Amino acid sequence: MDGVDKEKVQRVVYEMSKGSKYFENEERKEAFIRQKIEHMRARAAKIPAADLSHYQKVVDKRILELEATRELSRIWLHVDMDAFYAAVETLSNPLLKGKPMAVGGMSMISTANYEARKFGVRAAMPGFIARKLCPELIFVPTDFEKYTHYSNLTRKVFQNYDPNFMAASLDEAYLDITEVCKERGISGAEIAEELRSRVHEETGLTCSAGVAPNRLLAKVCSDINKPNGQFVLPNDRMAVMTFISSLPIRKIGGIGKVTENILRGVLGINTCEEMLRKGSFLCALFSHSTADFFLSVGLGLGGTDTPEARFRKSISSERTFSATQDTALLYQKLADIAEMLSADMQKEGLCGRTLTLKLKTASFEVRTRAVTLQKYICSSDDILKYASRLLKAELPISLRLIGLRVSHFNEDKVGVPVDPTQKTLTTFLISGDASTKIVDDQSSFGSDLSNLHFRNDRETVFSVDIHETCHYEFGDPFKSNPLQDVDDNNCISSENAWEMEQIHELSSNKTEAMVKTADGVVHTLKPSNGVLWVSEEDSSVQKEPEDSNPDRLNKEASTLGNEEFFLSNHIEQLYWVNDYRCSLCGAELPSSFVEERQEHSDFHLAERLQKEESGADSRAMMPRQRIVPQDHVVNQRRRKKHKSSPRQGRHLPIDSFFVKSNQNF
DNA sequence: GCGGATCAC
DNA sequence: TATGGTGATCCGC
Repeated sequence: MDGVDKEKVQRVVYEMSKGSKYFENEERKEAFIRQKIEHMRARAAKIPAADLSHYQKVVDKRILELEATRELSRIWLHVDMDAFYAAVETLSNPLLKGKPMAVGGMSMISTANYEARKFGVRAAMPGFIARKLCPELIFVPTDFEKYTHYSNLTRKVFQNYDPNFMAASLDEAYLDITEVCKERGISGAEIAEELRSRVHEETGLTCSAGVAPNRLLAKVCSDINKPNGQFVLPNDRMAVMTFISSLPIRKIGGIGKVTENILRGVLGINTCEEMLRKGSFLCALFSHSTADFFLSVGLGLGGTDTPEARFRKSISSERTFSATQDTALLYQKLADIAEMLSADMQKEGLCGRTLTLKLKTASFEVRTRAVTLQKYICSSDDILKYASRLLKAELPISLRLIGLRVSHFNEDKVGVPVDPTQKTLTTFLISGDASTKIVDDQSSFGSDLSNLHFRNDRETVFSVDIHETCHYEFGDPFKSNPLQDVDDNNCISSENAWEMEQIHELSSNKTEAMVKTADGVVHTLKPSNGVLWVSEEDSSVQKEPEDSNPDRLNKEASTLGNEEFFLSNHIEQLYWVNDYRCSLCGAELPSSFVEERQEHSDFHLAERLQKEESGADSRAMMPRQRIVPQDHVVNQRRRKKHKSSPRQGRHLPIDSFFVKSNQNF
């Protein structure tokens, strides 16, 4: 930015940071990266010429392949609100206008207005340094409800241009404006102008836009004339290549500080074009997928597909506090986090079987410790129980942060959210009314990526066809079959009566099939709404030792049994004969050997999974299998590794309707 | 599957 | 006085 004395800013930041634990850790990290760069440089220097020429051939071929996927027929627009949180705060308090202001607190700033930026104040800068740079700086605490409200207003505008627009965060979105350009016979630039002024009319906020043939480029473009400006990159291969040739790699989404340093330090790469020139080295030094990504960046490709709906894969909660090594205090913090996480999970109707403990030591070193359980958990008691074991192994330790994350969800869409406001989304989706409040809890700076998708995902249980009217779904309705979610949903969350009623209802269904499993237990299968459910008719299956503990035999006990029962295939179900002998291999482990039993059952689980994977698809016979007409989409789960996912054969002649050329080229 | 790391916002 | 929280992904075991 103009008028910023970068040197002075750097000096202040250094003076304020120097000697702190944070700073020391940063130095350690930097030293480590320097070492890594040195190592890679040595490797690069030792690559035999023969290998390099081989890699060059590979690269040439790959570039041709990538080039063939170039898509110039779509027009993408990336909208980015200008200093969003700060702008919203100014809107609600006009006295702030014209004054340097930052949203956040003394320890961290999430964004600053343009007046503050002139002083070098930036997002992700600690407040006390910002205040040093700009003593007049006004601090305003974050208010996500407010930002969400304004975000929804902007999204209502976006919707008029692309009903399937992709919200990237509260203040950013990607729109495919190909159709609207065609229909109205106007250019992307004109659409961008109009959209921006409509956003301003609706919200009083300004935004910047980038128009380009793909999302990767559109994102870069929206940054060029910020704030309150736009930049259009025409759908012309030459224009793209010219644009890319001088573009610093750091501008590309996905290339951060470290990658930039590595590419520059090892191969002297500064611009995207140099990615192509050093292609053979990239292939030699990086993994296939990373090299592929770099090459496509060099070609200016990325983000022309219409991605599948995205599903949340984890949920977490973490807190920073003043560093302590007081074990009792640490356990208390852990309990608090477990409580918060559990509450969030229940709001979202989620259960998961992998629990990850995150620790940040007083010296800023980050550690994670994870455990994958056989059962799905969501109660704070369960979370705390396993989290405590993980923490215990790290003691004694001095910590400044504790976090917990749960992943490996059971994708249990049976769980209706406990929070009744959640239902408004269903209403919203069906009515298509974007003015309805969508995001009801917004408690982070930037975790809202596709918030909506997560919600949609969960809600689909109630109305399996709402994806037709779901404006925020990322993808093709045929690819994102919501029923698929039910696929692995054998964990019946115990948390509310509604679910139990559903289970009960299913149990009374007339058409049912009996299945006798290897352990001799008979279960009934009951189809309902085209989905086959398993119900437990016989509870002779032993619960996990922990759950035989009287402490656990509360309201959850009966269904916790279900969870474990459901989650494994009935065939080969492990239980402890007479509470000491493994039903599968005869190994003997008394119930007090809790950890050993867990390990043991993990072993059998792994064994079984291996068998499942290698063997013919015997799953078709198993009760877990969902039986619905839409089965052909079950495979939706595979994920692409990178950004470019071109559609073969859809390559169209350049510039079919894009007439406006950009004078900058 | 785990743990460390990077990245985005 | 003081350097965040949430989520995704990748790599190398």
